[in-house]
Amino acid sequence: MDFKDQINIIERGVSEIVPDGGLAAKLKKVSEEKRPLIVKLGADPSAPDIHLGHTVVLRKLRDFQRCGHKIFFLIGDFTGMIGDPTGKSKTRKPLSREEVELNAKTYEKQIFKILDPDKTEIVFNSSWNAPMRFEDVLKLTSKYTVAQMLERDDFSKRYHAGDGITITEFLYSLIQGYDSVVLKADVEVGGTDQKFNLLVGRSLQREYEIDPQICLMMPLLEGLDGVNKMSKSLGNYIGIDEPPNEMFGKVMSISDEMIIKYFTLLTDVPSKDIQKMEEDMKGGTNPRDIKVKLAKEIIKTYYPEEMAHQAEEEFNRVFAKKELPDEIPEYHVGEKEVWVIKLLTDSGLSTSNSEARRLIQGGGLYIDNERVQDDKLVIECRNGMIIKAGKRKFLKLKV
RNA sequence: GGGGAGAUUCCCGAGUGGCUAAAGGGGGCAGACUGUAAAUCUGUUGGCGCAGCCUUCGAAGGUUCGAAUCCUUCUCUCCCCA
Repeated sequence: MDFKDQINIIERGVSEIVPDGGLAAKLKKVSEEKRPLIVKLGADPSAPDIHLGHTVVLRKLRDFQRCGHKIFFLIGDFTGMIGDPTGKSKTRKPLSREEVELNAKTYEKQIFKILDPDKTEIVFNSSWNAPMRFEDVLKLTSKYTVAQMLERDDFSKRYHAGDGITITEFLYSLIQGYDSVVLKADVEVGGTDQKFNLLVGRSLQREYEIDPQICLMMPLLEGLDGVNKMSKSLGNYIGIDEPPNEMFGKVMSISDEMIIKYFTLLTDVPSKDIQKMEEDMKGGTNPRDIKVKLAKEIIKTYYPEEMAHQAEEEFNRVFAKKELPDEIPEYHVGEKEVWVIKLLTDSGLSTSNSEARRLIQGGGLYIDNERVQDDKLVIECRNGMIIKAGKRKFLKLKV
């Protein structure tokens, strides 16, 4: 593949490349050396459940693989075992060897839904960090200055605001950067929030007389709320392991403004087609229809295409036509007569009686398509009775 | 080593003796509307078979008819000076 094609593929969706135009030079260099690019990605060992936000970067790695390059998927288990104090959040509890290994397995299973295993090598930074002697660490710390550290916006703000910064936090950046030295990375990929760390890697490589890596930053993907970065802790994510129906619904719940960004970062739809959709929407095409396309494209990357269609049908049935879903979980009731509130709580539709009461008072409970408004109601259960709590929770009773 | 600030419900953040299950915002949930689990608007947001009761304001004690609010001790966070 010639450089131009490679660059086109690689630059899609990218937020920034440092240095500007450095990619072409690197490509030229490695092709002269008759070897693939070594592309590094550092992963947090404590969050092994991958969601679409993570896939933005993974898909970029896959782009590199399609151009014939090699990926080092680095699991930062060394840092993980110490416990990462990043930011203001309380120190995370250190991960044990077993946990790290378990998480690594999960990673493997999930990343290969996107990456090509033949061109991927999973490495652990503990394998070279753990044996380091204190003097090695000192040598490393001598390569970077406090002033350089304070260039990082986050550090600088916290420093001037008088918030604490631990030395460990400084060291984390160095450790990550040192990984690039060890791997002799040509390119490091990361989110825009990782820019500083990636640049540290670049500087350190220069200090250790290695040709400095290209830093390639991908935009952060906003989650379902359209505002915050997609993350598990905020609950605004779409997990890569989620069933198609769930994915479909969640994609449909993103705000209209996010559609184009999701297309660019999460699908293989060609850029010119995406542009056309953007124009269509401006021209009055219903964003809903474009979003349906998006949802199907995303599902297609993780499941057979057929399931994407099924998810669409299901969605239309349940939400557009307000009919019943295809499959409704069954709940076995012990007695014939049950107080509604108890039923809701026991079956898990609500977490407490009070919540169940609120649901009823808010008009969100339907039994056999009839709204229930009496929270004292005692139901006479029949086989096949349908309980609908809110928009998307259904239950079929079994006596 | 010395001095100071603070810890409130899922989160942020008001509240300095009763009217406080605790303002406001965020988030969540529900309803209406719709083109969708978009947007917007409205309601709701500790628990309990709930016109009542019980438990919450870092922890433990104490003062008081009555405490998130006052006192004592403790734990933890942060800042300033050295």
